[in-house]
Amino acid sequence: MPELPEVETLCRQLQKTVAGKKVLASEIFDSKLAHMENIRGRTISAVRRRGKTVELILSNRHSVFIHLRMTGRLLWLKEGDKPKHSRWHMSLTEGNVYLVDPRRFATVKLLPTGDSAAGNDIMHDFDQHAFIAGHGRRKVKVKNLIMDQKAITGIGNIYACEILHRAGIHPERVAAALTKKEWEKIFKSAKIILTKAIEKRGTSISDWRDLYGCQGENQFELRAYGRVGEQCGNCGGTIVRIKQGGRSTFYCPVCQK
DNA sequence: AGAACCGCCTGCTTGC
DNA sequence: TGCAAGCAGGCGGTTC
Repeated sequence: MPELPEVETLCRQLQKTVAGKKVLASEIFDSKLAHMENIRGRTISAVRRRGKTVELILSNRHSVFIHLRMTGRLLWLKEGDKPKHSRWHMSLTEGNVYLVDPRRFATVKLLPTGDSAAGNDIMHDFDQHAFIAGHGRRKVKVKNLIMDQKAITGIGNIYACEILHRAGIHPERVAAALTKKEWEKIFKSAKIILTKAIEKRGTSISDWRDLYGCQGENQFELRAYGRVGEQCGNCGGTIVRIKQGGRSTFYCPVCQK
């Protein structure tokens, strides 16, 4: 599922491939997206990431905000047939961008540029002190908190597990019980894990593919997520899996305190 | 108010 | 083999 590294990968590729190009046609294939305006005739001036959202900045002070949710993908095709599960499509001067999404959770919106709140992005403008002041006394479990997009943007289930594993923090700890040092460890781990995942162009555990349909390589870097029953690379303990709020959490009960 | 839970969706895996 | 149930989970909305 696309989290920060996957969306960052897409945005960088889109910036190279579609920025400066004119939209010749746009087309909706799914009635759930019927509200989406036709952006024919607009030019994409730039592409940037907002948390897990792709923002295509148009030349008319509006942006297309694409959120891929679980199974959404953006695919660049020079020619050929519409891929299966296509839900929306843009035709550009040298090719096409398809929004492909089997489970139909993805959203596409046209809003004035700058309307979507920025901030709290661990890779850009994250304010540790503000985070601790604002959330450090909450009673939520730390894993749920770092996946809360209002607190920090970009972290989903896979990277939350990896970050806490690297930081040596038990996912069921309550936020209020963490020390400042432990928070700093989490933020530092988050930067390392996410930077690496961007370098590896994302985690292709199930259906993640980049703009050109290629798999990422970060699945080979995972040390906790999906590794139940395997040995922990830090301490030799055994990775276990629990449920937190309906989601699977993977961690090492020996070295995550 | 803050935390937990539900529903949206469909393809794939598991079990009988 | 075939069918049904279970599972995956981000996020907005609802409930506790």
